[in-house]
Amino acid sequence: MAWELDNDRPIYTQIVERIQLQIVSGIYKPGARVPSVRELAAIAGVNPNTMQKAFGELERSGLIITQRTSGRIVTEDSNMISDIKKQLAREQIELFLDKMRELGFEKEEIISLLQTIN
Amino acid sequence: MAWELDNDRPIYTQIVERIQLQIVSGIYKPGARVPSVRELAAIAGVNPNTMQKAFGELERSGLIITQRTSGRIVTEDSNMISDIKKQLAREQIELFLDKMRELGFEKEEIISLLQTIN
Amino acid sequence: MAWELDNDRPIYTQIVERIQLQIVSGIYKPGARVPSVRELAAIAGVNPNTMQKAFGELERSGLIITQRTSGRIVTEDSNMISDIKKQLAREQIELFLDKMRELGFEKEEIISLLQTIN
Amino acid sequence: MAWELDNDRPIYTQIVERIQLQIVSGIYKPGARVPSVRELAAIAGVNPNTMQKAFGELERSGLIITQRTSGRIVTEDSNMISDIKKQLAREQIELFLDKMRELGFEKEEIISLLQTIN
DNA sequence: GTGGTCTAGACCACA
DNA sequence: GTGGTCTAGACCACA
Repeated sequence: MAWELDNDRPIYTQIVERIQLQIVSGIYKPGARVPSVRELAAIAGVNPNTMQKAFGELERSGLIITQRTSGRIVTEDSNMISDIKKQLAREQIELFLDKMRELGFEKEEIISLLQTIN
Repeated sequence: MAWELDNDRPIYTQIVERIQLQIVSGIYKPGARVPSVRELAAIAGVNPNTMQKAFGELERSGLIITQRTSGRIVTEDSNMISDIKKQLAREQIELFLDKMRELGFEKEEIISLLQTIN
Repeated sequence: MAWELDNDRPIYTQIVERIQLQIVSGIYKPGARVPSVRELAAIAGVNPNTMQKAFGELERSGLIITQRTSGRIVTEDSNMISDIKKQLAREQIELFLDKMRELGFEKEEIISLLQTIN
Repeated sequence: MAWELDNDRPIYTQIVERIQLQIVSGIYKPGARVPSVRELAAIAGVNPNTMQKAFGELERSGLIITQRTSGRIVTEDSNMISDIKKQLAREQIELFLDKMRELGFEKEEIISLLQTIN
């Protein structure tokens, strides 16, 4: 299977997140055409229906626009894209801060650690 | 079951991490006595052998010291504790930075985001 | 195709309704000459026989009068026209009331809603 | 087939509308349990997946709430229900007014007709 | 070819 | 039993 998918969460959810990530990180540009459901299903190694369901989610959120018979494109609303990017970042940050606090670090320490590492 | 354990990784590994966390975060103080294997096994809802194996790991790393007849205590070497704490922190930080970079953020942005959030 | 026709009901029926509508709404005035069957068939994109059949219906109801050599005209009996108009309105109203009652509205509510909307 | 469904529009859409109607018209009360997906699928004579999809829509709109293993209930938010009821009414009214205006009626006439009929 | 819908049927987690 | 997910495969409208 081309895409690494785990069995803990629904496959379509993982696909949604993956494509979301590709959009917010600029791999799929605003307005760019997205491969067809069947194509992506073949690449990911999942059933076309599962890919379809993932796209349904992406469309409901507005990130992807369906063009009836000519496929789908990424939204051209770059504000929306950057909002979602911020939202995803916020989630990562909260998760990270929680774990670090569990380890016994205060926010200031965390920031100074970040500045020294890497 | 008292402790939340998943089935993806060995249970004893998860227990090791959990106790490690309790030590580095100061829930178990340096030199403090640790509950017996049987007691902890009962609390965690695992087989005493599994808990035993976890303690073997913790002893090998030096975090836990066995005292012949009087049970086990947390090491009094607080440098070791703080080293492990730093090590665990470093792992979290790397994971976090990887995810944020995948989202398309540079380190400077990440730090300034951290400062504004929470 | 110039006229929007669906495949669920006979085409000639749909044409009858359409021309009826044009007459009662005053697009074709009483006494006015109606385009020829062939002309209308071409415009509507249907077979002249189908249009012919539609006109048969309209004549039987008296809305359209054939004048031997000079084509067809809309009846000059404006009472008949207004009766048919009322009949069509009544049908629409019943359909509407049924749907609104299905939604759980009483007639009084419906009327006051109509007065506030639009 | 128990439920009258036409082939012009997606079956799941028709099911959504039907259940919506049953909720806003008070056949399914706020907080009441809704039959299971399988049960309703059997009653309606459709595939359980189709019914599932319809419920997905109803849940996204908030009308139906899923309770993990014990089925689904109608929302207890009666304001939401009445909002949707108003919305559905508004749609019916607009459709009706359009048709009546096509017939050549003004709003005042329509209202007085409504008052005399039925 | 492309998206969309639907069926039949399997399997899973949860309680 | 209940909701949820997934696959395999068919068929449709649109252009």
